[in-house]
Amino acid sequence: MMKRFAAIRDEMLRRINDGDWPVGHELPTEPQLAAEFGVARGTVRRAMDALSEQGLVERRKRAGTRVAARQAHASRMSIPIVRHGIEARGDTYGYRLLDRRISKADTAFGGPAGMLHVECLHLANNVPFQLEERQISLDSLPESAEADFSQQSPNEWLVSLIPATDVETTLRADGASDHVAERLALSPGAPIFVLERRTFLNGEALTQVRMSHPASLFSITTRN
Amino acid sequence: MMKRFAAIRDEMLRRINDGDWPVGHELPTEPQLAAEFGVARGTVRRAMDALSEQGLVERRKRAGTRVAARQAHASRMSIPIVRHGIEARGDTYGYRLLDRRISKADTAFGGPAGMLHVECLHLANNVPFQLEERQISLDSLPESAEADFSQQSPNEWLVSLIPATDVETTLRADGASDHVAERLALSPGAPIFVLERRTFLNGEALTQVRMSHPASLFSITTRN
DNA sequence: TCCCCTCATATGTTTAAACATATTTTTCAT
DNA sequence: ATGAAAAATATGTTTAAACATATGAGGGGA
Repeated sequence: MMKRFAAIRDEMLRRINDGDWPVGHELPTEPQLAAEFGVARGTVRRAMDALSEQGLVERRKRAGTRVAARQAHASRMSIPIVRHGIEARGDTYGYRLLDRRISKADTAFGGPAGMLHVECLHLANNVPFQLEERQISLDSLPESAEADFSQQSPNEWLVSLIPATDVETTLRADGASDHVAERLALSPGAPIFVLERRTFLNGEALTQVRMSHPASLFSITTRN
Repeated sequence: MMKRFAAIRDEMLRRINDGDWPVGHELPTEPQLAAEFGVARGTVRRAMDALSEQGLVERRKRAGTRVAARQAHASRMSIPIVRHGIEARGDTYGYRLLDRRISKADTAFGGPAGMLHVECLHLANNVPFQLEERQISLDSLPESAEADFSQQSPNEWLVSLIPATDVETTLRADGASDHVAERLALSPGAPIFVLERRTFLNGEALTQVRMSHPASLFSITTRN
């Protein structure tokens, strides 16, 4: 037995898709729809919240609800921890710490205590899969200076205690620099998939990372 | 004045992040939390729904709610219609239809009526920005055979009437093939960012598209 | 005509109560 | 001890009612 709010959501979805409610159309108010479907206002509201969440309608107090112009394809993207992703495919995971050093405050990212730079390599079946170049703010995470990254990657270490409030992720393609090419055993200029992430806690920078993958070994797929 | 459900959500978030509620920990029941925070069960429930939506907790009837192991970074990604993206940056949008042909059923994608293949180029400031290679199922969308794609891209034409229920999107990097390199005015092997999307209505294939961009011109950024 | 104030109203938040549903736990017969 | 039936219980859905809040609409004065 389908939940009533789901049935109402789907019926409204149908009206939008079939053009009964074209883009820009103002839908009936919540009390009107509640009367039409014979349910309480709260049930209609839950259905409308789902459509609003999906970006199909726009709601404003007093102004009502209108069918939104779909101007973007939105979907939920999931980026697994690199070790889990590799093991989930049945491959053997390998890890190597390449470099670790501390620099005094230099860039815009981070504060006066300086940054911890860590560079490490994740391998799948002994083939380089991801080069992780990470910077950690020693102002926000001073305990990272004591952490031993020779066995556990900063990625996993951070996830276990990360109190992030804001995360900014950028996906892009690039040609491998000489440095990256050497680390990933590619020729310079070879296509790589780059994932950059910056993490903040209440506006304060915690860590930023660039993860570079050989293009042939990496892709992201989302459904819905 | 912060909404109460938001304050409760943030307090629970804090308990998870600070380790008061470690991974695997079973949280108090809704009535218990309602009593603790001095609100109705529905308000606690709304806060917990938000955490559940975010994947921070897992809920099961009768079994209760526990802190989930964060095994992936999930975030919402938005891919704008290419023309809007270009115009939003203040650049001049250009469009050219390169090829259009119909093939009888050949691939796994599509049905017996065959496929419409459309190839077109999107330009930003007269520089090739995206090569769109699209296939449309003539079984599901026979009216596409009549559409004139010389002025409007299939992308935009489809968005205006798309009743999709399922969308699968793949992001990857690649080296430009000879064909793509020529279309995008790159040298063969140059890094490109590829976006592939397949769209279904109730399990029936509607359209699939490969969108290739020069790596230097394209990236996707998400916040949260 | 134009601007500001007031009022109306659609959405947003919260409460309380009842019932549904999926599982776990307990009971009890074998 | 074992397994099936019964009870217990945490989450899930729905209702109804009250109040909060943003903002569109209309009226009045300069």
